[in-house]
Amino acid sequence: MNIGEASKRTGLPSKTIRYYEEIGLVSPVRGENSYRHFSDADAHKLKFLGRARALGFSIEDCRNLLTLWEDQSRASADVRKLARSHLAEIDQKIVDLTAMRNTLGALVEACHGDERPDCPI
Amino acid sequence: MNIGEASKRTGLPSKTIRYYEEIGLVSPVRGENSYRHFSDADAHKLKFLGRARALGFSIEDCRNLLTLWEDQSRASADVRKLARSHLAEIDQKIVDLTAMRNTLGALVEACHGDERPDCPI
DNA sequence: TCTTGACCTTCCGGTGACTGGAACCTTTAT
DNA sequence: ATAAAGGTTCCAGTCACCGGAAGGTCAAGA
Repeated sequence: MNIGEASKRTGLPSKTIRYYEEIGLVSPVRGENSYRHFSDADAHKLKFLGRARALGFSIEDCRNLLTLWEDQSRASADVRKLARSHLAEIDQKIVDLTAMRNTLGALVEACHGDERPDCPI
Repeated sequence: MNIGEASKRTGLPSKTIRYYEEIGLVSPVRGENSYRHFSDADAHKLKFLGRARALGFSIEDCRNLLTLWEDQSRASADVRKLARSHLAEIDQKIVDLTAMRNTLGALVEACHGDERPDCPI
């Protein structure tokens, strides 16, 4: 698919996709016309990038995670160590999000939509 | 407390804290010496900012959420609408993170740390 | 008291991750 | 054939910081 279609499928702006190519996160092949051609695997990677970035992972984190996924001939021990640290990071994020969810949820519950300005914190 | 202490307590670099003051996210008072003085409430806000930013919320999201918390004389209906949309956003993030957690967890499980290079995806 | 070192201040320039726009080429539809 | 839509590169700008310079402030020790 061309960049427009890739953009549509992944939700990422074309600009961002071009940037991700520039810094080596994806490597779409080029056609005769010099148009980028994205495989389904490319689209998958881009979608992952979109989600991971929205969750606050750094570009380098993303690069690592993608490599983790792709690298077929890897040293298991190292991979595991890296993966574990990412897992811990993810778990912490989930904890934090859950806490936020609860606090915000309580706020929504407490201020039940009427016009009284006496909602508790 | 001074900025150094605030930095230590919140985990945010002093530079970042000064920047957050510049864009109006916190408003520490100034002493005679022109030093910033942070209250516990300020520190709390900063800590929240740190966590929320790490979870991929935009500065504007953070500004909204902080206002949500602080604004005593608010129009409940509007607040609720905003809070709800944030809740939805948070829930989506949790879903995404959980999915990532599962995938990455599976990878760690599968490649159980020995040197065999035959780990499945 | 004086000094030393840690901490604070502002200011200025740079970086990473995009974003917008100009200028131009290619494909598709009418 | 022409127009619209979508692609390309390149260059400049923005946002959210970060690093460093130049200098003021404060607590501790000789």
